[in-house]
Amino acid sequence: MATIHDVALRAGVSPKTVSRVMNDHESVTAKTRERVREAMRALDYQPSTVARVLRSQSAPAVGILMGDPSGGYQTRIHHALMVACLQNGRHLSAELVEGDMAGWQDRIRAFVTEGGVREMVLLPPECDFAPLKALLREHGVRCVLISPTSPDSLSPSIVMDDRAAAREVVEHLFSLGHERIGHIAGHPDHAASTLRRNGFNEAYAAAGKPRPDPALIVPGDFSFKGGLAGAQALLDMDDPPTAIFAANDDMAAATCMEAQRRGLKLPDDLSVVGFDDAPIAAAIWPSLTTIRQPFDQMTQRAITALNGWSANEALGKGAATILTQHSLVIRESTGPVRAG
Amino acid sequence: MATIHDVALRAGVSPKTVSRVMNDHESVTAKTRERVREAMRALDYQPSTVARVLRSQSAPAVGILMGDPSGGYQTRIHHALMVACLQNGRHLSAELVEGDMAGWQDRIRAFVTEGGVREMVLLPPECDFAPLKALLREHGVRCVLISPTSPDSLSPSIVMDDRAAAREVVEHLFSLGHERIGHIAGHPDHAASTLRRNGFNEAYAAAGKPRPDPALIVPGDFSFKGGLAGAQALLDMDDPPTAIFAANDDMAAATCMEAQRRGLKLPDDLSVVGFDDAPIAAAIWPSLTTIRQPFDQMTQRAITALNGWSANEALGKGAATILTQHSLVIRESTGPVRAG
DNA sequence: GTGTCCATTGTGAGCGGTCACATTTTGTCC
DNA sequence: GGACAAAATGTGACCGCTCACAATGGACAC
Repeated sequence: MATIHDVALRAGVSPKTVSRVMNDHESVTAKTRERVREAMRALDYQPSTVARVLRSQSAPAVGILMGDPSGGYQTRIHHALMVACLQNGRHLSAELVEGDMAGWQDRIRAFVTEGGVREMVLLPPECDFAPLKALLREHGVRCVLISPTSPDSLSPSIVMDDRAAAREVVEHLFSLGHERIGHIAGHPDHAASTLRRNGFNEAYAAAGKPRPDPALIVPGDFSFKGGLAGAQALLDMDDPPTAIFAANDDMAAATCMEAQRRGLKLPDDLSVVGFDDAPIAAAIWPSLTTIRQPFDQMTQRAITALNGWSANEALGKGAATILTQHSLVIRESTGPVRAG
Repeated sequence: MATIHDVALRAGVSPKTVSRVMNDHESVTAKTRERVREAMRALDYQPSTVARVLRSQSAPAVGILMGDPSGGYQTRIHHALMVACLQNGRHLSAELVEGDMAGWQDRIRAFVTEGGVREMVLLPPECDFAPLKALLREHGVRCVLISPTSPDSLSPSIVMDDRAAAREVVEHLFSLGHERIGHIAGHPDHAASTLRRNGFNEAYAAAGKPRPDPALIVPGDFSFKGGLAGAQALLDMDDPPTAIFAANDDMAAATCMEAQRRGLKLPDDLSVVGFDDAPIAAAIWPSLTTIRQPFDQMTQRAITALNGWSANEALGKGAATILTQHSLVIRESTGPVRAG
């Protein structure tokens, strides 16, 4: 493995100049720069991240905290973040945080100081955990929040417009002729649940229709089981809805299952819409119409925010809220309302 | 942050002695050792991994390569591995490997040299990719293989007994009175598919029953859609099976869905068994009887193998095959065969 | 006492970079 | 051509730790 010295020797300059070239320092002659570049190429030189971290006390890594991945959400963000890091020449460093958070402070401290992590991406629910954010700030770690319940005045947030997305879902159903639309709400602790329900209601108002029957909104908890219960409640009604909008894909899948169990044909007898575009949405039959959370874009924006942090700081409080663009993915689970 | 010098100063010894204490070197007086330990405690000393890596050119991290996580398998191993690393005072370093593997050699090389990774855990399908293993060996990286198609003569493998597990599934169904059992096979490219099908057949032989009707074994591909097709084929038969054993949980879930769509009551009219104990197995209704892959144990063993590598080397070729213990998880999707 | 030996401890260098600062070059103007 | 500032480059130290080797001490035999 070639070191900076080898490169310097070959280019006939000092190591420091090589360092300057690597870090895009301004004051290097174009000629020298090219000579150094050439030497790097010739020696297939790869600067040692470790040495750099040791000296400069900061790594080019983006940290992320992970818990149990069974929900799927974290995993997808994690994957998207790895891709984003890769594209930005960064490295992703993950630390486990779950269950009994006993001694979590020490764990985080070690993660940050040992790994030299100076920047982190925080996911729900950690992105709303004030003590954690305070600890990180204390250690000079810059954070970007993904879908926090409420924006933070010190860290930029990457969010999607859950309310608008829910409205789009309902408008899509309206366009198919559905009037009685059921909604299985999300877990009451999640801010997104409220936003999605509000969007559901707003769509009626925006279309100049009367407020939907409150009985058509049933509670849920984002789980398959919760979705099953919600679907049962809705389909047991005397005047059941012709379409059901579940606050996430797991519950929507459960709804499909329950409907098929009752002998309903999808989407003829019932249209179902989910939210998230989780793997299950494309896997099951009928595949789910759903809202695609733009994970790629979210993580890309997160890295961009981190990259341009200094600019952000100059820009103001650094508390920007970055909105990402979701999209309605229409698949097989929605169709025109049955005539009659 | 306290450094080794601070500790040395406080303990009244040289930094080297502190280093010796940290690395459990033999030749340090008990008294000195205790004094150093005390100083470490007093200063809340955390040795710098970065410095250690730089100097000793090897990190205490275990590497893993990750691709698209949508299958769920990687994610679960990843999580289990993080837990295992945590318990063993190690750190997990993940690198993305997927899609167009153009330039994968450089990526891997960088991962290994930059990160100082000297040990890796290889998952399917990478664990069977010879060029990758050769490259890693070339760089002195020690590997542990998880569920490889065929064992490697140079790296220990952690496997589970797919065949025995499949046998247990069938025996469980036998014990419930099922005689006509369908099997939806896995993706033909996966070794596990064959093993599970063989186990399925073996169970009949072991029970002294005639070889099962070949028509009862239908092809699959581990996907939900493939499971749907397989279930349809089986349930469309003139003399349909009373139980279906799918080679993984996704296909089992699809089978449940298809059966319920046809108005069958589970498990009264049809018993269904999956394989893997994926999150979906516990999520759906009825929850799936399935084989639990012992991920915790597998990853724990992997780390143990890595920890005791030198011992292994002395022991022979280092090509141990470590068998882990699966278990049959009986849930709601299986029940006694319907009388008559 | 003093020479030998071994166990325990210390010394200085260096891993591969970057930092603050010193030094050299270069260009500009009179 | 010489004075001068500004730009370009080089110098050594140092980040925190571990390495090879040297040095210290005490126990023991003579």
